[in-house]
Amino acid sequence: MEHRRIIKNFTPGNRVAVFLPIPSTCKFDYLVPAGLSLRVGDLVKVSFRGRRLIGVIWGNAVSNLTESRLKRIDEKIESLRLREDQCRFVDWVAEYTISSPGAVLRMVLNVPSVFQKLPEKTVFFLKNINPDIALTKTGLRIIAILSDGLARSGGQLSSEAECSRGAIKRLVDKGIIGKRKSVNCLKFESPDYTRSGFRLNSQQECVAENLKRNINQGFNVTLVDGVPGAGKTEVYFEALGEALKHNYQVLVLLPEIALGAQWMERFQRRFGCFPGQWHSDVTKSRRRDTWRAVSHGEVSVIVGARSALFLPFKNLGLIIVDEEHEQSYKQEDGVIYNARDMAIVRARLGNFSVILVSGTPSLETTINVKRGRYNVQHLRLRHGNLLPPSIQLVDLRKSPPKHGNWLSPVMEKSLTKTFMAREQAVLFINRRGYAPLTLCKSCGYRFHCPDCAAWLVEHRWANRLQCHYCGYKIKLPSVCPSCGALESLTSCGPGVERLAEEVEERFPNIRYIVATSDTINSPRTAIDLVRKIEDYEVDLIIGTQIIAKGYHFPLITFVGVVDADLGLSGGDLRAAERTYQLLYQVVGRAGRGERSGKALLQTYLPDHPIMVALANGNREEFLNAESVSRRLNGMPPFGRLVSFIVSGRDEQAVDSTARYLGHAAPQNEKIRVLGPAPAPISLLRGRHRRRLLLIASRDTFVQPLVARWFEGISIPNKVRIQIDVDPYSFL
DNA sequence: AGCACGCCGACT
DNA sequence: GTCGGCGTGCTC
Repeated sequence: MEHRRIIKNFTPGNRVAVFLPIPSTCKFDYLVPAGLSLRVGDLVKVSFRGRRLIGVIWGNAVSNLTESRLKRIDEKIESLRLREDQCRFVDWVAEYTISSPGAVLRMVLNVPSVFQKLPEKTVFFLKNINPDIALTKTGLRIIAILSDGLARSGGQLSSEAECSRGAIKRLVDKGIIGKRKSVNCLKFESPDYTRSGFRLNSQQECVAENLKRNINQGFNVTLVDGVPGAGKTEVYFEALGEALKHNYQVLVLLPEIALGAQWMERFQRRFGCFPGQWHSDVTKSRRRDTWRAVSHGEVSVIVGARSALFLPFKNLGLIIVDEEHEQSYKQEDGVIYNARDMAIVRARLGNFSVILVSGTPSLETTINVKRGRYNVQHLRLRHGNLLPPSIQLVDLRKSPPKHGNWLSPVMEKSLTKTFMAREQAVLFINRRGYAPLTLCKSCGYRFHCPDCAAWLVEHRWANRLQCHYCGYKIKLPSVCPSCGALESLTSCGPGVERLAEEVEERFPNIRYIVATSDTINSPRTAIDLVRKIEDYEVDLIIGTQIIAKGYHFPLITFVGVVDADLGLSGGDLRAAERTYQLLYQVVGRAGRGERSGKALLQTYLPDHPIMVALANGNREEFLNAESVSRRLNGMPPFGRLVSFIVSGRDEQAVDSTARYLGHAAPQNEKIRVLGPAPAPISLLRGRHRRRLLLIASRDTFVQPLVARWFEGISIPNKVRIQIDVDPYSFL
């Protein structure tokens, strides 16, 4: 389909709808004043109830108010605007996710002080060199630095020239250096796509060529399906370079961007500079500068978390979604959306390409490939023709660990062998803290969160009990709060800390590091972790899923999964798929360098299809089985789901609202509504939660259906309903 | 969002 | 009698 944009100009006297960043769902009409010509996406200042607000020109007027009741637009903000496809994207996301357009627009515009005048700073520059004036060594150094013609701030200059501020001032007084006010704005370097890339093997070369061919060809989606270590990043860098050659901006979405240090380095090696970044760790002023640079087209590559999708790109021409299957692409509060799916919508509206990248593509994507909606490119060879890791199951029923321990004898033996060979190992257990549950031996009391229906997790190293849902924490008590018994508290189940304890006992001379979101919580700690592993300062990494992400460590040759069954409990729709993906990714950490790798999975369910598929390296088989079971149950991607969480502090009000919604629910041969039922976490942060689930056939437009259902149902003030279209987890 | 209007309880 | 609680409604 051709996407021709209808550019309409609004001229003086026209009425236009202006979108304001307020929770109201309606647009407000204004008159275009004399001397202004406006387009959809222009940012304007308007008076609204005595306040001055920034709004966006959204389209034709929507009200039928008489002209005398309309106000005039005050002014247009020059140089910053949203593209029309961006505006349509906001509307589309709002409609699809059943949330207010205002909330979606806020994701685009809620950048601190982008619309304020940029703060001014004094900068110094080289004015004229007077040969009559003698210069000191320091003076010469300062001049040498400024001789590139660029201005620098006082602080920057004094640190670069290693001089005092006084030395700079003396040169200013002599008239050699000039001083002026300048807006302090971050400048981005341009990636150099003409540099020669990484050496690719013939298969990689072929995939890269295919990806490059799709750039600038309108909307298309390609999945790059490659085993871990096959060089997916290097390959999509070629497509990225091709998009830059066509003068496009490129967006790369990464899950867990805080751990993207290795990625940034690779980018820098390929393109000679760092890309723009967009994630929660970016400072306020850097966000402001990045937002403006994106809008002006002054930064060509942005690497970011899911929220980067809402940046006001001037000429976006490619989105790459790395680790496409990652569930962290799903935004779980506020406007609930899946960044991978919305990236595809963004590309369709903007008429450009998307590249999805994964070693374990999601079932949704796999099915879209089968249906012919997406292209697919395979990378089946590991770099340097390395063999995939050999995966063995450890049947915990036959080979159990000693009482109170978690590592089976087989696991211990493999670890010993790895350490003896002076290689590195990973122990994976997807549980933070010391133990997931603490109870009293004498009275049976269990510690639980006062605000959530969840156990408190023991964090022994921090001497605390902690709720992983709301962050509630207390000091680790020494007596039972219920019966007062001393020394009666016992920890049930393993966490990373407890595993570390066992490792210390069993391998006292081993250097290990624990990697969880508690210890790796900033780019700084992530870089440090990577360095320690690369420099062989540790023999063993004990970690949660944080270590499953696409790192590359040549010395790691063994991966032990302590509890492979952990993700399978709980009635989650995607539990199987997620467990498979996670384990596959973790196991893929083994043997990425010169040495081949080995992985052991401890399980009580060695006959489970997931375990069998992992051990045989047979992904197709697993996907087929999973696909058949989803089809039978009408589950995604063969059916549509919308989940509703009714929540509030007043349990009665929550209950009756949920029940009322259940009664009024549409039911026919294509639509079923299940519930209400208590949500899996029936109490969260002091709010009671009930869940309803709508299951519809794939051809159903669920949004208007939900709108009709909710029409005329009055929801009490204190009860909130969270609507999740295409839910991932049911917590 | 922010602000006005309005309808009920506990104060000088 | 009024001060102030916050539920409701409106803004072009």
